[in-house]
Amino acid sequence: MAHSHDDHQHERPSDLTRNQDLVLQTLNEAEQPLSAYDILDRLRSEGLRAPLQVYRALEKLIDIGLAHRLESLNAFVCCASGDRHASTDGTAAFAICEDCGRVDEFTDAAVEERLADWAARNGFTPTRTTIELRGHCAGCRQH
Amino acid sequence: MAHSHDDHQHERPSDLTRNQDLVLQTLNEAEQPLSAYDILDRLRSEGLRAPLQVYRALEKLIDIGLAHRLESLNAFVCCASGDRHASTDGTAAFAICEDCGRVDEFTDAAVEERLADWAARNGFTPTRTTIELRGHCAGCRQH
DNA sequence: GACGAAATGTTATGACATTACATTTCGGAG
DNA sequence: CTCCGAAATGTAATGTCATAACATTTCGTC
Repeated sequence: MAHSHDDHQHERPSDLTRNQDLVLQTLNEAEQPLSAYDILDRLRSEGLRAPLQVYRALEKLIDIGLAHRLESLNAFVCCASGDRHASTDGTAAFAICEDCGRVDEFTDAAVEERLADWAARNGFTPTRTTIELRGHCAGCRQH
Repeated sequence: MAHSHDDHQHERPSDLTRNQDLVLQTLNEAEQPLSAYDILDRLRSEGLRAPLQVYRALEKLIDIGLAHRLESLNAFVCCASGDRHASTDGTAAFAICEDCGRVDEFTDAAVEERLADWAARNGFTPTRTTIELRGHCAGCRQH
């Protein structure tokens, strides 16, 4: 895999703006994915008032790889590693428990390779890949 | 009133109800994914009036494997094969062109196996899997 | 014909996301 | 330091997607 290291932006969480930082902290403290409105509700005490304030912060956090959007939930989580490189390099996959709400993020090189193969064979240029498993986690396995 | 009801064949799309059949036809005729409201607009001339009529039909069509929901678009497509067995068996993946809107459905046994492996190793029981590639198709590739 | 399951019709509401515009913050070039 | 532009912010209004709740009808089966 030939991945260039052309992005040497050493943006630290400390470069984040106030709103971005508040949103990231909220995601970090949450044990479940949060919708933008969930986040907004938790940040009203900090002065946030409108959905757009949250969406704009989320957009930036996702851009720099500190957060992910879960398409099948319309909700957001922070990146598992806390390291933005982990998510910019590879395609993250998510296992989402429908009982407890827990989300596990993982990557699988073989999966990425097979999808890249299909794309190459079909002349498709992917820009963003979503892989989400909905189901029941080990802890919630039951009846 | 075209209430044509076939005799005693139980395995054909003809067991679909009127609304289900209308929605399926609309998806078949479309060259792009349609939102539920897109579908509704195209079926007002047939008497449909409320979103729920469309959502209920879609739910059934997805259940029996004749249609798919694209999570990253909040939109729907008909199953590529037109054969309900194709989609109930495997996990479909989708390549979605952001320029022309075209969607290619495909499956990859190796991808499914790797995801199943991860699930097995982590005690996760998947019920539904979403794989969507956003990008640019061969026809829309630039320079 | 009676019954229950499924589908339907309709209204209202909830949940998620963006457009548009005015203003402020902040770092770099002159 | 001052000017400038890019980025971020604040706010209101609106647009888009989806479901709850309830009444009614259809249809297969007994």
